[in-house]
Amino acid sequence: MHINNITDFNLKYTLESGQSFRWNRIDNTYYGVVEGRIIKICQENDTLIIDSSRDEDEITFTSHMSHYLDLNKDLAFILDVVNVDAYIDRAIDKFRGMRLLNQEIWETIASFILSQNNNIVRIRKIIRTLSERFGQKVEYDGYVDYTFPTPNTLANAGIDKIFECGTGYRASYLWNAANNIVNGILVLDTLKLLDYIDAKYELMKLQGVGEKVADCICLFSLGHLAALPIDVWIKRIFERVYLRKIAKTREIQDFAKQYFGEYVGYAQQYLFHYAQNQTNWDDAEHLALSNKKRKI
DNA sequence: TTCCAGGAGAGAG
DNA sequence: CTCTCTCATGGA
Repeated sequence: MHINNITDFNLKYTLESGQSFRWNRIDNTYYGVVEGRIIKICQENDTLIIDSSRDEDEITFTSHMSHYLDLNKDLAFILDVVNVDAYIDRAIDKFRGMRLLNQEIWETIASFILSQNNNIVRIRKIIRTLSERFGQKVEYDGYVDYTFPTPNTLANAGIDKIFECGTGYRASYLWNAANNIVNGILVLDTLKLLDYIDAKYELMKLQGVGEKVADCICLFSLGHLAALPIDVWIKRIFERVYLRKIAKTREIQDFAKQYFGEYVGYAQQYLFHYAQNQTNWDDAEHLALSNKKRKI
């Protein structure tokens, strides 16, 4: 299947931006598991070539993948809204085309429970191990992977078996989350209908889910673009570049929301990735003061 | 050896 | 409410 004439989309930036842990690149082609089947994606300029290990209706498949990759949104407009100073302008210029995925809710909840106090390489490894042990094997085009285990499977597996996959102390958090879904304490279909704030606080009822993880789930799965996950990097950016002082999470949230607006989640994604290559903080401060559109 | 990784919970004050 | 300490694990 082909999606032609795509604009403002970069597959590499989108799939390698720390929001999904399930994609593997072989040459210029990405393989991953989405909703139980292997998806193979390759970008050639303004065309996406997408294949599935499953035989599926082309129109439905195209629609599904467009939603997953967030292609239905007007990214140029969103980036224009958040592009309020010379600093984020550079971030946007460098990573233009990076989009926020709309990932499966349960896998996203589980993945970001596992992400706390952890690094991306290890998170990927743990998720791979969990899937190998408790998921189902899927294969396509010589690529082998495993579906992400269902809440029911993990609930039945027990904490010890989850722990054996290398989750560390997060095993009980994951097991509890699985049980809450199996027991109907957390209803995923209902969660999807809630607005950002309600969804965030519903998620925070889970053990091991605080503000940051809840915001990741809201942003990378539920499409709430006002969500702002504050990790060490985002905190550092706002303290050093924008606020110029040590600040609490609440203070950063309030400032960022009024400064970048309703699409602050997109702003965050670009700043996060730009900052990781950014070493000159003095220069960053200077650029941030060059407001293009607003005065704070 | 110590520190850190897309943090959160428990306990003390 | 805020501050601190701790929680597995592996790579730097």
